[in-house]
Amino acid sequence: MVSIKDISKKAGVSISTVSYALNGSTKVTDETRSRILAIAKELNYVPNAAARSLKKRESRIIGVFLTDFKGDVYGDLLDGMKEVCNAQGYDLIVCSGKQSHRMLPERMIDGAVILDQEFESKELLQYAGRDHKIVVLDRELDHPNINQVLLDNKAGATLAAEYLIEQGHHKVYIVTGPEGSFDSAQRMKAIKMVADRNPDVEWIEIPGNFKKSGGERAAERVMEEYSSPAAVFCLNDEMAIGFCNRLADTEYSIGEHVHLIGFDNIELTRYMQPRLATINYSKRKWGELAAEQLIKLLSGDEVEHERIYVTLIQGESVAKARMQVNAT
Amino acid sequence: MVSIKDISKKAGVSISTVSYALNGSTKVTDETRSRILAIAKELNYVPNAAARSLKKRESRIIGVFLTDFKGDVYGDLLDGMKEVCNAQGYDLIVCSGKQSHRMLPERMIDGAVILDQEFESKELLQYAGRDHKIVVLDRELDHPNINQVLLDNKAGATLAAEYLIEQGHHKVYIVTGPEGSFDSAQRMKAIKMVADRNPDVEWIEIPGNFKKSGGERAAERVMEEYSSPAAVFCLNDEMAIGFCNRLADTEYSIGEHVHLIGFDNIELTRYMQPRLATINYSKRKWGELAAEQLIKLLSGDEVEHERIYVTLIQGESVAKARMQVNAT
DNA sequence: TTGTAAGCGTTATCAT
DNA sequence: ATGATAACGCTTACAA
Repeated sequence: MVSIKDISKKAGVSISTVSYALNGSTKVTDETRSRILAIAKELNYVPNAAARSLKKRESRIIGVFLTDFKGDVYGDLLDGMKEVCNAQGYDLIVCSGKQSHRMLPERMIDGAVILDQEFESKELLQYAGRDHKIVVLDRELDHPNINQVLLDNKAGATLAAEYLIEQGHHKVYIVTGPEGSFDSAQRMKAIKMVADRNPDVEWIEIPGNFKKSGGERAAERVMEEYSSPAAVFCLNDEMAIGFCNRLADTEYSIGEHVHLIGFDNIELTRYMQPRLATINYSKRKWGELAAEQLIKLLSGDEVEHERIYVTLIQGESVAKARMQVNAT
Repeated sequence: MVSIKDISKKAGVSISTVSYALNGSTKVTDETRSRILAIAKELNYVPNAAARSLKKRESRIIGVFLTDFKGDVYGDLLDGMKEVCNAQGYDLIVCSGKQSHRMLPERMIDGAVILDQEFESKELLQYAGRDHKIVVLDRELDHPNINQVLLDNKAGATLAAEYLIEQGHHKVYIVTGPEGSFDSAQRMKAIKMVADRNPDVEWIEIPGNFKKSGGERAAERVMEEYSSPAAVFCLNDEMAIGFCNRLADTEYSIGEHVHLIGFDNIELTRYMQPRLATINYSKRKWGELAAEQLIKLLSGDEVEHERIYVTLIQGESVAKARMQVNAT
């Protein structure tokens, strides 16, 4: 490994001069600077990140923590984050799993963005308490070192629920997320408000898990109880896909016997037959905003919590309620 | 930030004793160890990664470089890598974009796995020359510090091409990857061999890009030239999806006018109507193997290049060729 | 068993 | 404009 020491020797100057030259300080002659730069290049000098981090007490790296590396939601979100980070001279790294949590307290990264239910709030508050900067995308957490950039879950769930009602449906199944999910809880809260305003509609809650398997199980239950067309609001698209999937080889069809709406507008939904109705939001903007907020925190700026707005996407998976259609 | 110095003060011992105690050395009394451990816990001590890396000249972090964070192929692959890394005491981070390349030469990571055509071979060879360890998944590169874990592209392309022929097709379009893609070139080579053995079949190459847009454009061309049923081999699934998509609102249908096969068996294909025929391989195993090989390299072990085997997945997107069917 | 001290590669203060 | 030097937090020979 070639260090500034090697350069200083070859150039016949002190290491501090080398450091100044390399960092573009004005304290050094143009002539010596260019000589040093030439030697650095010749020796293939690359600064050592550990040494620099140790001294400067920052790494210029931001970490984002995900539950796993699957999941269709993340692509645009991460690209958005990366773009903002890079523009501000930060690098972005993606981590997953409990093992990698240490990156934050060990100061391998300057700050963290959290989109991982399994990363416990208690732990996050602990880190925040030790002055680590954090942006959470999946919970409410109150601490000066923590900023929230949350989806407008309530607006989304309200849009979806009211859409089903407008289409004339009177029996609505709700397939929830896993226990402890903030997003699920928020969406449920909004649905309950809609339900209160629409007592003539029958609302049935089915516990889910935000994965395909949850949608599949929900489909089985809905088919078992089937008597007439019903609406189903899967609280995320992935479960809606599982739902469709389970229904595919039965005599029941989406948009006819079962009217289905999801949440997230993940890419896959565009390729479903029929097109899944769902709730949309800009994943890229979500990522961009998260990165911006974190960088502001790191710079010591004041930050307010942010909200990501949502819209309804109509699809043929939800049709107007008509006369009863029996499964054939 | 609390350091071993703070602990040593509070415990009334030297910093080296603290270090030994913290690292479980036998050179220290059980009594002092437990006393030190207690104090460390009390003070919320967390070792500083930069300092440790600087001293030990390793970070115990492995980086994987992807073209972007989208892409359905990566989920299982990354999970496989993570599992192996964690089991061996390494952490995995995911990076994307030219900016983050520096992580390798700056020694923020101990080694790299490359799945990014845009990461130039020249640059990789340079790093390898400076003793950095690398595993490539997307090219052939000969250097003692570089190991290859490649798909068996030739077997896959041969399986697909021969499958189309077996089904009685006599006109086969090939939609390629972008220029410079190793995978695409390998697959084409194998197809040319099959073509040579089957001169009665008409083979037509359409330049693609491994993205949906490439498949869409290919679909337009195929429809323009349409006279009778034809087979299409998209050299990856994503283009096949684009192809289907473009055909969806026309009178042409997959499995009837156009017989389509892809490559990769990404999750989305399972939800297509009709089910896409494709080439399958274990993405998880690919990731596991890549991580294993890199860790071996880092340990100074000898490593041979590895190959990931593939299988054919049949789907209704390819049917037997029958009498001519005209688009209606 | 514990302490002293050197050193990892930087940055940055203070002299010169 | 340049150099000597301390410091960042840790590991590890070597000394006691």
